[in-house]
Amino acid sequence: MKEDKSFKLNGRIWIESDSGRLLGPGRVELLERIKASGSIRQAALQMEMSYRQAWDLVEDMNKQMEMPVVISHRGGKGGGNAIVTEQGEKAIEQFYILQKKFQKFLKLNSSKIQF
Amino acid sequence: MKEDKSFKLNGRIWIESDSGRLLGPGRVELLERIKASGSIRQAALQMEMSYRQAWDLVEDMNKQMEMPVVISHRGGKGGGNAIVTEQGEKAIEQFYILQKKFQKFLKLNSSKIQF
DNA sequence: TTTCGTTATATAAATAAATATATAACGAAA
DNA sequence: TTTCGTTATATATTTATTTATATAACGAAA
Repeated sequence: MKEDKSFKLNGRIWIESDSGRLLGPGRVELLERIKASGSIRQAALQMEMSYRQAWDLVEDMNKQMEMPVVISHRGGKGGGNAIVTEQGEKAIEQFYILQKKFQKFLKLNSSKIQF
Repeated sequence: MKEDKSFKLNGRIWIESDSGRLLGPGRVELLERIKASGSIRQAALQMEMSYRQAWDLVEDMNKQMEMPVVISHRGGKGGGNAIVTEQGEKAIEQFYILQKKFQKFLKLNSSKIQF
């Protein structure tokens, strides 16, 4: 018996403002890694992206929020550091709630995609 | 009184198989324009994409389906033509149903995104 | 005051993606 | 059998995106 080719629904969500994209899965992961490592550079390394890109993303997020999601310092012990603000943590949490709902949506609607 | 910056949820869905992406908003629009014009080239022009890209997308879709979504002919009256198969029409329809549900999901969850 | 590793920033290089260009194949109709 | 505009395909060019490289600024701690 021939096995039917199977299709599934997939997708991606993000939070945006008038100034563009604010938070998607990638940015959330970046924030979490910054939080865990205390460093933009280390977070970038872990995600195998350039420091430049990570820094740009952080700056873009900070510019869109009234309060920054990450505050960074240079110099001092360790050369510098970056911390995720309470604002940032709230953003991460909010996105996860939405992401979880979206996963449910995908799962629910993936069944019985047939042509 | 200071107006709060407002955020909304946005996103994108697509249907995929093991061989990759099958159908998203762009591909669906392409199929519709092929259906309306009877021509891959005209559809590409309307969407301001290169014929090459449109053709590649059509081929990719056809390869993933057991039955093609578009059948094309070259030569003859008009130089050739392309038609969307019943299979293709079903695919369009299915995607629209999902897309509509997704729009509802986005709207429902966009309210009260606040940090 | 020297060292350290990071932040911040600019610029160059490399890679990827899209577009442009060219050309053969095609077959109905004149 | 000539013409026509499209499909099909390869290759070159352009554009966009990403990464690499370099360097200044920084400030706590030794």
